Amino acid sequence: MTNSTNRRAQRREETREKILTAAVRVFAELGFEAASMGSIANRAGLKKALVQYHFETKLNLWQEAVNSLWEELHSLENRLPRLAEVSTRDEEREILRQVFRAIIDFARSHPDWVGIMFREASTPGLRLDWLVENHLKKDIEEGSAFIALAQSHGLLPQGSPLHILNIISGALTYPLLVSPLTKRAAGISMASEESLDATVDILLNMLKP
Amino acid sequence: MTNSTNRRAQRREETREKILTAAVRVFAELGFEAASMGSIANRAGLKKALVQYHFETKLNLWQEAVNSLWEELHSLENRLPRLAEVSTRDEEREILRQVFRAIIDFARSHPDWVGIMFREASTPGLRLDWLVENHLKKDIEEGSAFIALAQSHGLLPQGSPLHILNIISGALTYPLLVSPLTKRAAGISMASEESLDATVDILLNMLKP
DNA sequence: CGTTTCACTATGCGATCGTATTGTCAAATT
DNA sequence: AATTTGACAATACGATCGCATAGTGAAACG
Repeated sequence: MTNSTNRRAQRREETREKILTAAVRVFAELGFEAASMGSIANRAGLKKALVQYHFETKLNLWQEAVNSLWEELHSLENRLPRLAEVSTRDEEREILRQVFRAIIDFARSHPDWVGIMFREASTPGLRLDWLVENHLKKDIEEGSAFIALAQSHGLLPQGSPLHILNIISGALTYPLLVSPLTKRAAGISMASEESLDATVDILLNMLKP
Repeated sequence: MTNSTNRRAQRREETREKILTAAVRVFAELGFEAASMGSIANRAGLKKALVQYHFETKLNLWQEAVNSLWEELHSLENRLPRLAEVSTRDEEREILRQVFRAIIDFARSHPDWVGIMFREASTPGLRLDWLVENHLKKDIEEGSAFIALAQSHGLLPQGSPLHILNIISGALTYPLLVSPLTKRAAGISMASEESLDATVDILLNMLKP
C-alpha cells in the first residue's frame, strides 16, 4: 500500500461520497420512483454514467445512500439523555424535556432522514422490508425500550410502549413534516426556534401528572 | 333534454368517475410524479388516450381527482360532535374522545386522503399552493377554531391552536401512516380496532387535567 | 333518413427513464 | 519504459413518460 496507490482510491472515495450525498437529498425530496439517476448525477455535478459505474443499479444506490445516511446520524441513542442516572422528580421531567428536544432537533436538522422515513414507512414493499431489517428494527426496539424506562419512572402513562412511541413521534415530527403546508396556509414557520419550544412545551403540559 | 340525450352524458359521467376513482388511488399510493397516466388508465380498466381525452393534462387530472376526493369526504366538520352544546365536565371529556375517534376513523377509512395529504403537505410547490387555496386553508381554519373552542372549555392546554392542532393530528395520524412499518417491524397492526382504541386512550390520558 | 356530434381508439411524437456496451486516458504496476 | 488497471465518458438500447393528431362508429339531432 504505497502512497501513490491511494491517489486513485482517494479520488474514488470522494466521488462516491459526492454521489451518495446527492442521492440522499434527491431520494428524500422526490421519493424513490420520482428520483432519477440523471437528476442525482446533476445534483452531484457529475455524469449519469458515472453514477451507474459506482452503484450498479438504482436500488443499490438507494440502499447505499440509506446506509450512509444512517451511519452519519449514528442513531439517536447516543444523544438521548440517560434517564436511569437521575433520581428526583424535577430532574426526571427535565430529562423528558431534553429527550423531546433531542428528537425534534434531530428531525429538524436531518430533513433527509425524515423525508426518506415517511416516504418508505408508509409504503409496503421491498424497500421497506430492507429498511426494517437493516436499520429500523433496531431503532424501534431502542425507542420502545426508552419509553418503557420512562414509564417505569412514572414519566409517561401506561400502555403499549410501541403505541406511545408512535404517538410521541407523530406529535413531534408531524408539525415539522407538514411545515411547508403550515407556512403556506398560515404564514407560520413550524421549524423556527420558537415553534419548536412551543411544541415541546405543549406536549410536556399534556403529560403533566 | 330528452331521455335519449342523457344516454351519452350518463356514460360519460360513468367513465369519468371510473377514471377519477382510479386516479385518487394511484396518486395517493405513488405520489404525483411516480403516478402515470398509463397506470391510472390500467387501474380503471380503460385506455390511456381516454384518460387524456377527459382530463387534458396530468395536473388537471390530479386537481379534479383531489376535488372529487374532498367532495366525497365533504370535510370532517359534519361529523365533529358539537362541543358547545354540552355543559358538564364528563360530557365534555366524552366529546373530546369522540372527536379523537372521529379523526382517527376518518384517517383509517380514507387512506387515499391521508396519502395525498402527507405527500403534498411536505413538498412546497404549485400543487401545495393550489391545495391550500382550494381546500386546506378552510380545513385548517376550522380545525384551529375547534381547538380554540376546546381550550375555552378547559379541555386542552393553552397555546397556539395551530400548534396543538398539528400535535394532535400528528399523534393520531402518524401511527396509521407508518402502520406498514409497524406491521413489518413488530407484527402489530396499528389500524386494528384495538390499536385505535389504545391510541385514543393514551392520548386522552395524556390530556388529563 | 341523412347529417352532425362526440365518446373513444390507434398511432406517433420527442423526451426521459434505467441499463448496457464500448472507448479513452491517466495512474499504478511490473 | 512497457503494460495493465480502473475511474470516467460517449453513446445507444428498449421501455415508458406526457401529450398531440387523425381517425371510427354509434348515439343524438334536424
